[in-house]
Amino acid sequence: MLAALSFPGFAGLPERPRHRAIDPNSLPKHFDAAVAEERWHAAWQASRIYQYDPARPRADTFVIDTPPPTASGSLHPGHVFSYTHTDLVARFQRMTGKNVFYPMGWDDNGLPTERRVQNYFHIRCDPSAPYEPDLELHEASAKDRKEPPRQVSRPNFIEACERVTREDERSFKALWQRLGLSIDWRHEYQTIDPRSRRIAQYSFLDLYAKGQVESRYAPTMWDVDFQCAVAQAELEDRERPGAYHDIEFAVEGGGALVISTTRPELLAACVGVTAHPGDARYRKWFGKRAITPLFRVPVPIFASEKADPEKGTGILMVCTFGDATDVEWWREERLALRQLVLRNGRLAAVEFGSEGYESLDPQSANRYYAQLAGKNVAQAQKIAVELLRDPAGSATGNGPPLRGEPKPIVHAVKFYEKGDRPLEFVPTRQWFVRLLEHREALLAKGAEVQWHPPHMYKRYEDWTRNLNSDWCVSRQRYFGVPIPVWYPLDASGERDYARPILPDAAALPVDPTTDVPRGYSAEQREQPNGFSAEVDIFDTWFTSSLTPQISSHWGADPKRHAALFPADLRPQGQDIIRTWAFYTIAKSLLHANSVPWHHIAVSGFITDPDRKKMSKSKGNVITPLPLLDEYTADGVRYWAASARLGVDTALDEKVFKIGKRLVTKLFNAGKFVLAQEADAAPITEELDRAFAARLRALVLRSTRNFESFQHAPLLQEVESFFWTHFTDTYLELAKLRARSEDPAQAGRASAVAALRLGLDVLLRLFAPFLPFITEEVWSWAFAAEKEQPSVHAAPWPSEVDFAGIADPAAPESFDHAVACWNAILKAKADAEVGMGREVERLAIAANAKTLASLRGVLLDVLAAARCRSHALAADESISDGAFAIRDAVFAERTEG
RNA sequence: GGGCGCGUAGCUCAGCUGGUAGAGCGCCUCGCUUACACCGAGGAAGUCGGCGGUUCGAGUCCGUCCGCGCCCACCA
Repeated sequence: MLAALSFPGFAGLPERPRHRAIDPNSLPKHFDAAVAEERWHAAWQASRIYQYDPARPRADTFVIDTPPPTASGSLHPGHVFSYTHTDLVARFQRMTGKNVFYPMGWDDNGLPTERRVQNYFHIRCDPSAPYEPDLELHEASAKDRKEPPRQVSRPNFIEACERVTREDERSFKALWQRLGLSIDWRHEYQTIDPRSRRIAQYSFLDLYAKGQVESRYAPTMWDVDFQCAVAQAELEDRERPGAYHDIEFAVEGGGALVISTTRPELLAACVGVTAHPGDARYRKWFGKRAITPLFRVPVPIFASEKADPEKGTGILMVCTFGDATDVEWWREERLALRQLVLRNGRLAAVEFGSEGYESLDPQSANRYYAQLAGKNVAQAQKIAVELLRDPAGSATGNGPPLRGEPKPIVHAVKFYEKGDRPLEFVPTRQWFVRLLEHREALLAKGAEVQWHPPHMYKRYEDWTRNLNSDWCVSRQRYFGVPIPVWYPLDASGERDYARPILPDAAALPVDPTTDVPRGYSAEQREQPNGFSAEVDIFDTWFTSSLTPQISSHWGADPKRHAALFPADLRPQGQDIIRTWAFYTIAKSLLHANSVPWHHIAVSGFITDPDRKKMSKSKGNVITPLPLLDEYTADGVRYWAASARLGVDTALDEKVFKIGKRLVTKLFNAGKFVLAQEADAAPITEELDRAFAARLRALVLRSTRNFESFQHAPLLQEVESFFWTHFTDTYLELAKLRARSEDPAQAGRASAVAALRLGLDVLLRLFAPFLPFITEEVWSWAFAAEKEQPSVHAAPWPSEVDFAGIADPAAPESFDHAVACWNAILKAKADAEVGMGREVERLAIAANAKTLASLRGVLLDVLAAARCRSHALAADESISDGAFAIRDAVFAERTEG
């Protein structure tokens, strides 16, 4: 590829340091990105340039806490977008000499994977089923799907999950590699792998020892389809149609009141009635008991500040449990518990007249309730409304308990973000991490982190301030990290929840359903006086909130942990500030009273061209692979890099096109510059020095921008410089001098040196953004010349590159050269002659000051404009820096 | 209802600490000038969302309103 001497006139010169030219004919006419991408990917993997060196000190290290993508999610342009942002920083830091730690993990445990596996194989997990070692699963056919899903054991189910996630991870990895992410693949992990399991369980042991995690039996937000507890962070409000139902209650001792409810199906679960203490309409009833219609249950009437006199009728029924406020009233007023909604979302079979279900007319109550028992909430609501139309059900004798018709409304209802039916509050035993009592510390630690852009901290702050419950970390699922706990069983086989048995840290990871706690034998499992395993698993965030510690091998390798924790940078999406960022900060606070990282860079999300957020649920997601095919990896990265952090960005193919065009331009400019040959000599000519001075200023600004995570303005500036100061101007102005075949041309070597400096520095400035094309051009000459095979291991441009280059004699000479040249081109355009047409003669008019600073660059301007002769005319009426072209005479068009 | 962000040429966006509007794409005109026609030169195009205010001067600061997006809260 290195053609030794392409200019025969120089062949006999003695040995001197030379800028060797390449033979442009040895390069393809057009840049073939697909070939280059494959070649450089292979070269990078074979080299060690992306590898973290544990021997180097912490101060030289830059640690990235890479987001582990949800492996079972589909490839999304948003991935390409935000992961490119991270790679920009990684590549920049590496070029500044940092020892970059850039791992990749896969978040494979959790509900998304389970759902995908259930659908793909058409199976369900039955924890009681025995393991089938030879079970072969295959993708379910349409015919299979007509049958009920196959029940498989928990280990079989987990195997199926692992199989599917392995495949998903392969496609993600292929995408990352295609994009050119400079990941050190030796640090790949899965949140379900043994190391992550160990660290998650180790975290639990540490929290337990510190008294920060405990199990509680309490009403918990519950998804009735997944039959699983849900944390506050996973809630989502959805607008749903509903209706106010006005229902008349009797008051014990005489009187009637009408409550308004959207959940008439919970009437049987009513345990109280409340109104605002200042509400004159109801003040007289406080302390008495109300009698529910249909079921004739007496319930206390009490005053509560939380009741809003403006809403409904101002008085409402408290049920176990209609919503979060019901839970508060139930606790504060020590109301009865009548839990009717079961874990599966159906109403329990209960007997009025029995303990806890007193009724003034049990027989009638049971007759009504019989129609509701076993029904799901939606069905029960319809039936309840009909029952309430029965005058015989009235508690007062005033006719049907339902007063008037239901009044339709639209209201927000809490859903599990991945769920299909509204959440219910169901009393269950769950593990909680204490967070509420650490609110102030969480705010302080969050503020210690530098947020990019800064206003993203506000989201964290709002979330933390509004936190209303501790973190429920137990999940009634299968594919995840087991909670490492057993419970002793007493003589009657009851679990003693107060004295859980924890494993030794050295034994981790454990699966309590198969491992046996110390001091017990396997035969004692589920036996009286034996032990019983916790079957729940952790919330997936419990593990992924430990990604910095997973990478640092916390608890296993103290030296490595000290070197990698806390990390420098957490890149992530704005949608998971309340989960991933929040929980990670919480874990680092509770475990180490530390921040998990010093910086957090929050990317915006991707919208479709109609400005709608691109998301799976909206069905407007496109796969990024065709974009890579069409616009090249560098072109796609260009699009991602041109968006500032935190800014939502439209998927606009025009921007990809610009990126691809830039790649082509770099290819061609590189080809031209490196085809020029000359002695290696200092940069001496005025124009060359003026260009170098401009370039130097660009370098200094670029470094500042990158250090403050401002990659988008940086790219814009470098690109604009490349185009307007390099290819369109300097390169054209210096071209003839650089190509001069006269060995005595003193400026030739200076021009070639400056062109090479320009290309060299610009390649390095572009390298984080466009790793493939920059590496390609770098490889043609600089790799050998600088004995640095990869531009990505080359130093980030700095003052060093400009050492020994004198400042231009006139600070404005570069601008004046360009302005004068453009003025001549404009004269040609006005005369409608081609830009290449020779100029017989012309007069350049400008004020004396401008003409003076043009002097040093005049010959280059005249050569570029193809002027054979010229005159200078001082004209003080022309403003500084402007030129007028007069008396231009153009040569006749010549052939050839 | 609260918070955050945004509203600049047809489109996508840039405009730092206030000083008389910028880029690319698209459009129109011209040009094959041996790095590049995946190019170059030139041109048309904006009352910087509206209204007030501060200032000698505001896209840039303050207030207010309108529109868009996102987050949170509303669940009787």
